[in-house]
Amino acid sequence: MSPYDPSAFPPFAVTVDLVVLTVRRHALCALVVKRGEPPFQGRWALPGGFVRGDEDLAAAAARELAEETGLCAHDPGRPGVDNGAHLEQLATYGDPKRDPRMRVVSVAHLVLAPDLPAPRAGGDANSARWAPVDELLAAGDAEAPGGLAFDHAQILGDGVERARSKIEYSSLATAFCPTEFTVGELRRVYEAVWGVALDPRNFHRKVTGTPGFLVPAGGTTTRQGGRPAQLFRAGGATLLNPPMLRPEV
Amino acid sequence: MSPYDPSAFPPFAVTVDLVVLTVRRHALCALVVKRGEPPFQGRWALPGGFVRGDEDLAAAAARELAEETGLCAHDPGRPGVDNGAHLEQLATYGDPKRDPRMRVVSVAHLVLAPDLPAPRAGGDANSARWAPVDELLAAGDAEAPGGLAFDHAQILGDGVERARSKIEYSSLATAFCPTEFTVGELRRVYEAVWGVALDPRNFHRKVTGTPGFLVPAGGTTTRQGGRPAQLFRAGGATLLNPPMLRPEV
DNA sequence: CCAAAAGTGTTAGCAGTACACCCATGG
DNA sequence: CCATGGGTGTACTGCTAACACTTTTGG
Repeated sequence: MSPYDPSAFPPFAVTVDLVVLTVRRHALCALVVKRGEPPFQGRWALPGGFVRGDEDLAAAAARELAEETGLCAHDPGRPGVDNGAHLEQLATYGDPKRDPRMRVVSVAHLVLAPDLPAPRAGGDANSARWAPVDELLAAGDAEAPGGLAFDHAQILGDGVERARSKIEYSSLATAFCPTEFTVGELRRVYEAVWGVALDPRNFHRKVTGTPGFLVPAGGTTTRQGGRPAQLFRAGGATLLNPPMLRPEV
Repeated sequence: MSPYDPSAFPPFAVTVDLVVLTVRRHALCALVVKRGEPPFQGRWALPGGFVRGDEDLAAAAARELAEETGLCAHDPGRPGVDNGAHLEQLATYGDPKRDPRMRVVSVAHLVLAPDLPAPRAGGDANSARWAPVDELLAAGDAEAPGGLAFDHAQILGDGVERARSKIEYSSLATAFCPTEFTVGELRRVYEAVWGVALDPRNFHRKVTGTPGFLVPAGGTTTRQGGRPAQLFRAGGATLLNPPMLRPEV
């Protein structure tokens, strides 16, 4: 009963699926692509693809992300290019029946990205879109007519929940913002991800008072109207202490 | 570029590895087994094995756990038997070089178990043991002479870190205790997992004051010496609000 | 001037820390 | 009687929620 007998093992396909989240028009949105072939032809699904034979899981996720969006992800585990997007492993889904054709184990990854000009799916313009996660999750799973393909509704739900909890105790919310942003813009990110309203005064005090969370970028902007707001960049801190508190309600 | 072309995919082996943690003699310990064959013959490794062709990932982890320890795990996702042990997916490790023989993707799972009489490894008595995680992690990775095989030091470290953070905001620490336990025993679990000393008075107030964390079991015990202590069972609550606070230092 | 958004000040209340103190048992 | 661990009371402190108020722009 050796745990590793390389001669006899069942054949698996291993894929990566991506939950790519961004905040657009004050709503948390996910990237979905339209399937061009069965099963679930014409249905929306999470972007993803096979892991290559000589490729690490995180590398496969970063490659798929670049192919689908042009984004260059920053993997905290692999210091290198950082174009603002955050990438981390989410969970692995391996129900024997999750793909009707064969045994596919999918390692889902979570990507948090700033608002992008427009999605591009390998040149095919209208086969990819940003959709509010509320709509996607309300549409149900693959059993429902308009639901996401495969178990992608489950994966998306897990990714959204991860994002909602992680911005509480980490500085990850800044990954949804452009390089320079205002406190108000950061607050609208929290409000969109959590779906709540936050007190602007207390929020301002809290984020500017947490050491390492934000560093002043020097300028100001009035792009939100009203009094000019200071511009900030993400600071070096990754863990927030004390954490941001999500209102109960 | 379909993300799912079942005709051409690289062949992967998929395994589950288990980080089984318990608290013994005031120390956080992990279950390790001695490898009987190359590579890393004679080295200690995490228990694990291949996922069968028709088996879910969680089912494979529960099966391996039962084979190695006789424990019947409770998977929150699959309501059923609950013998105290907690099982959850940890993370997936897929470096192309993590197994020198072939491409193996391992879905690691985390198990939190109460202190057990003795480990049993499929009848082979001295090929499995509980080892303090401090010793295992101090021994280094597979490059070091006494380190765990493969990337299991990394996996163990991730599992320990997960356990340390999860007992902050969930009631999972009770998974380390027998069915009935005292507040002092629960406190010693926190102290062992975090490696800190906690104020017994404040701890008592905190856990008994958090609704749903503990329910009185009725009796008392003096097995720790001193004044008899009330016995409790784990309550229904899974998330603690407010959380337990891990001292900084 | 008015609306809108950015910031600052103030207060009440709550939760955590530290520690004095009492309780109930075994030896 | 004393050591040991269980359990309660209390003062102090820091964080948060709530909200009044001032600042600086655009229209």
